[in-house]
Amino acid sequence: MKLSSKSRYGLNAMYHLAINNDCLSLTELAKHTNISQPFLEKVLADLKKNGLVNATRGAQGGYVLSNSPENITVGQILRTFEKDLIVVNCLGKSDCTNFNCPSKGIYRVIYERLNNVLDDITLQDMIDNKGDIL
Amino acid sequence: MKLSSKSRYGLNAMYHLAINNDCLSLTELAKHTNISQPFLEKVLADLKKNGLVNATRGAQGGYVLSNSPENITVGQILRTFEKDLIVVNCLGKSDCTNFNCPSKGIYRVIYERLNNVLDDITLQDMIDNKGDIL
DNA sequence: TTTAATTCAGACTAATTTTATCGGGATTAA
DNA sequence: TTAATCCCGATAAAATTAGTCTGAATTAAA
Repeated sequence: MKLSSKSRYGLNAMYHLAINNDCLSLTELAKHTNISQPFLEKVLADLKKNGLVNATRGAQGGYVLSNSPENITVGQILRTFEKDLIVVNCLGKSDCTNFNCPSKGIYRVIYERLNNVLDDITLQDMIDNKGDIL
Repeated sequence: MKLSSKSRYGLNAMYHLAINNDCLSLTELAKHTNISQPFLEKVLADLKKNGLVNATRGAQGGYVLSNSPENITVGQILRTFEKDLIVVNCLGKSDCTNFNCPSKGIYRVIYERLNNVLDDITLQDMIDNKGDIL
């Protein structure tokens, strides 16, 4: 349950897009974040597909945040890469017939609480580095 | 960031040890949980190494909880198997020199809050299935 | 209209982790 | 002594993660 590289890279990329507050090309972002260009490209593709960044092609193109930093949460970013964020496989499946599945209700509670934590922290919080005072 | 099989199996095993409130052999536990005996054995070895169960060898031996269900948390069980529970790799390492590491403080906050959530739920809560009312 | 700078799409590979299985050794109650 | 156990390490298959590479599509600007 360690964060995958994609998740860390995704947070890193979003963070740099936020503090630059401008359109950045893949090349520029790769320099800022020290991530290899080909891999970062896939990370950005995921972020785009998930609606967190917009891209413009062609010369002078690049990536921008689709929203202001205070309206983008860490949870949104992580769910882009960690599709099954701490969900047990049967959660939400009405066809789970596992008699022994312990306390499905508790799994749901864990799931919701963890997501609440992640959705309570925004990109803007990361910029403000609120961690130092909390 | 989906729970690994080991984590689910571990929770399942702990749950069944709790509701049986008795010493159960590997064979018995495997039947109760529908987990293959050889794999469950490794799960129990991890739980034992982490001090969450006690084992007695020899005939009539088996596994018991090392503590009462209200004193064992979901967090303790999950940390047995997910060593790096949502930690970014640099967290806590004083030698992390990544200049671009965004907002380490926020990572620490996320880490602490997630663990707080998991440590706020006990095995007894799973038995009581509090999920249904929360 | 050409060109250079870009994103986009997908195949491919390598490394790592997860998920197991198996066999035999150590321990202990009966 | 014996049968029932836990304990330990080697091994292997499967899945996932991490990363590369090539080329096509798009677009601003010369």
